[in-house]
This record gives sequence, structure tokens and C-alpha cells, in this order.
Amino acid sequence: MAKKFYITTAIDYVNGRPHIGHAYEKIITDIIARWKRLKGFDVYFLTGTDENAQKNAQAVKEKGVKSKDFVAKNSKEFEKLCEELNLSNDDFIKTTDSKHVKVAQAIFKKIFDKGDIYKKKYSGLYCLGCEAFLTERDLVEGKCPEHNKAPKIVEEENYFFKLSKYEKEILRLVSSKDFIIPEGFRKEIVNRIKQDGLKDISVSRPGLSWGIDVPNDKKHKIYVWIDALSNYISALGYPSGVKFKKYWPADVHVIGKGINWFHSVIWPGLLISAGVKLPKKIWVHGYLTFNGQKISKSLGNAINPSEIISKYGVDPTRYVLIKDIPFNQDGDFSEEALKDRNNNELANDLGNLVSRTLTLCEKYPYCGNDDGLFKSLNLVKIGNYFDSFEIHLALEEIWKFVRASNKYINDKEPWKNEDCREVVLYNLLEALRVISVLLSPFIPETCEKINKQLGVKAGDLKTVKFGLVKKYNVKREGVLFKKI
RNA sequence: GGCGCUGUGGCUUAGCGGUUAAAGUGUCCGUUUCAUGUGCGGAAGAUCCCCGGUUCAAAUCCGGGCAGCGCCA
Repeated sequence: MAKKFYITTAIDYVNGRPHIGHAYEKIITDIIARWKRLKGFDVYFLTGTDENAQKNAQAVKEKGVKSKDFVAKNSKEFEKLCEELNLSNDDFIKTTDSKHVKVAQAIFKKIFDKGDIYKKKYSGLYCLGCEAFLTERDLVEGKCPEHNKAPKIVEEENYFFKLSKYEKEILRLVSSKDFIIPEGFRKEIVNRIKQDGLKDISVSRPGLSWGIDVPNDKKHKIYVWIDALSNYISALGYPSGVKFKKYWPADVHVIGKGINWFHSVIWPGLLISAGVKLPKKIWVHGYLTFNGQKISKSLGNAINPSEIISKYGVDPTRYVLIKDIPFNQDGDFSEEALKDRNNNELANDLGNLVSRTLTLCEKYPYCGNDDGLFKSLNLVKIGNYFDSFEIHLALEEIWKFVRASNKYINDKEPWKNEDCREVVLYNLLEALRVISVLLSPFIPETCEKINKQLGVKAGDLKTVKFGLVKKYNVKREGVLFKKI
């Protein structure tokens, strides 16, 4: 039986439309999911939307629309984005789904029954924008620096989770080198726990009209931790669902650096208390800038990925978002970079390679043995890069083989060199077939087109070797990438 | 303020203790036509942020700065 692999993205707030940062996280997750499928894993890939956040209620208030309509409409945008990005996700969870509501409450109850949730009065400065209590030190001139609004003094009675109780276990967990990657984000968490320790956290909010009721206490709503994080198991049908039994624990949670603490500390705390197995890995990625500028609504530079995709195509969009952005850093997205990458790498290197090869193969026969082209394919290196989640380097390593293939045609000159023509053309066809398999996690639509022109079916990783396919049914069909 | 990340040719990235610091892009030159005005070859272009230290040897390790960014429940 195939080994399972469960991978998730964070769920997105639906108080606004998707931007390129959302697209980035979904794409890198999709690439890992597709790669694991190539390796023969039984993959489950989850993404979705967080619809219960207080921010949504605020947005509704500001716009004067019906909350359900607002949330449903925006959530649809995110679902549409998944299709546009050609994601291979197996499910799309919404935290307003009834199955999710039940699980969030079940988790709350489980932790409560264990004695890890208690009621306490709390007074503090509450910022509506942050949906959180702030300390005096956080304020700048008496205002929340992020939202530029004075916080209100609020006294609340809240439910608290005994996170402090699990400090030792959590510290041990995050100290493991495999749990949080890249290393820098792991250090951040470890140092913070060692330095400040863990305090109990509030897991409810009173008097809200929006969100999931605390079990047996309708005056309170479940706060974001338990609500949002439990999507990863509610989607699988916790506690008794077939999928839950099969796929949990998650192999990787893919998240942005802003929510590392919640996933690496609070989520494990909740799971330990609830007696649920822990996820194996948290993969933290950086943020995107657009033309070198931070993406924000106030700057008005939030870029709509749908527009980019419809303008340039899904694969150039996927490609450029991966190629330039390293594993442990922030990255920049610009249409200029997309244009350069599209023209130079996708169209000239890959598109032209396919085009010149197929033209020759339609004219001349091909067959023979490996004559050295495959030496430039380092599959081990590619695999290692994937294993360490350095997918931009994996892509670069695959590209070396694309370039080597172009050089190979030049050197061998099969159009005039009859002696080696048959063998060279066969080597090229095999190279294209293999390239198509290896690139399929990154640019799946293009690889389907290549397969179609070669007359082969999509292969898995076992098919990445010379000489596997003997007969091709070559049919050239237009260009793969238009120049921009 | 505490903690952390990043700083390599014009640009985007590799390298992370050991030959003349690598690749792509951009610029310039040459060359080819099977191919999408594509490909291939070559040239110019780097005080590897700064200052110290460790070492036979440092872009790479350590300390201290500077700059950009992030996290602080």
C-alpha cells in the first residue's frame, strides 16, 4: 500500500480578495503535493478559508452587507483562485461548514473535559483591528500602531487554555530539527519559549454575534486558535472519519511566517491536550513584495492573481513565483520578472527545445541507445532539493537538463549529420519525456501539452530513465509559450 | 527593547573553511539555422555590507557595527 502524505496550506481570511501572496503559498504547497504523487505517495492536499474571524464581521459592518453573502462571495473567490492556479487540492474546507463547526466544538469540549480550560476575568486594552489585547508597551501615542486606533479598555470573562502546562513537551517538540523549517524560524520559536515561557491563552470571546459557540455556553464564541487550527482535522472527519484515520497526522503544514507561533506552539499544545497526534512538520515561508514594495491595502498595490493568470497564463505565473524566491527569505514579484522568465526560460529554453525536436522527429526516424545526454540529469540532486523543500533549486537543477539538451542538439547537428541522427533524435525524445515528468509539479498544464505532442501518457518518477518508451507518436502543435 | 533572518558582479539567485567566487538575466562580440528574431560560443562586469578575531587558509566560523525585514502570545 502506498505511503500517505497529508499536506495543508493555511486557511485564508475572507475579509478581502486573494492577492499574490495567497497564490504563492498555494503554489508551493501544490508543487510538493504533486511531487509526492510522482513518488507514489497517497497524497491528500487541503486548503480553504477561515470565515469565522472577527475581521470578517467588521468588514461586513463597514460595507453594510449581509454577513453570509459577504463571506460566501469572498470564499468563492479563493475557491476560484485554486482552479485558476491549477491546484491539485483534494478538498477546500470552510470554517462555516457544519462538519467543521462540530469538530471545533468537540475539540473545545475535549480539552475542557480534560481540565485544561478554565474561566477567568480579564481586563485589558483591546484593539478591534488586531482582535487582541495589547499591552501599554505595544502602543504608540496611545494608539495601536498597526491600526492607528486607540484601544478600548475591556473587561471580559474568558475561557483560558492551560498552554503553560505543556511548555516542556512543546519545547522538546520544537527543539527537533525536523519540526520547523527553515532553521531560522525554528530558532525564533525556541528562543522565545526559553526566554518568556508559555502563558495560558484565551480561547473564547464573549458577546459576539459571529463565530462558533462555546459548547454549553452560548454567551461565548470560540476564539480563532481552536476554531481555525482545527480545520486541519475537521476536514478529515475527526475523530472517527476514514480520512482522519488514514491521513492524520499531517506531514506538512505550509504557512507564512506571521503565523508560525500559532502552528508551532499553540496548535501542538491543543493537540497534546486533546490527545491527538502531532503534525510532523511546519514549513514556514516568507512574504512576497510587489515591485519591491510591501503588499498592503493602504498602498493600494495588492495585485490580483486572477488578472495575472488571465493575462500571462497559469504556468508562467507559477514558474516565476518559484524560480526567484528562495526557501528562507522574502521574495519579490513583478510583471517585469515574469516577462523575462517567460521569454527567456519558458519560451526560448523549453518551448523552443520542444519545437525544434519535434520538427526534426516529424521528418526523420529515431531509435537507439543512450549516448550521453542523460549524464547531465542529476536526479538525486533534484530529489534532495525537494526533500529539503528548496524547490527553487530543484527547478534550477531540472533546468540544467533543459539547457544541456539544447546544447546537445547544437553539438550533434542531427539535421545534417545523418550518421547519428536516429540516435540523437531518440535521445531527445526521451529527454523531453523525462523533462515533462520532472516539471509537472511546477508547470502541469505545459507538461500535459508536451505529453500530448509526444503521444505519451503522464509518467511518475519511476519512468524517469532512459529507454523506457520505444515508440512515440509525435505531433507538433503550435507554440508552448507566447512571447510577452 | 528582546530574539531572529537577510546583505555576493546592473538585476535575480548558487556557494557557506581550501584552486583564477558559480549560474541565469542585462550589455558587447562571434557563430548557427533543425527551431518561437530562437540555439551555441566568447568578452567585459564582484573591496563576496563594514571593522576586528580564530585558522596554514574565511564570502564561508566567532565577536562588534551598519542597513533592510520579521516575530514578540
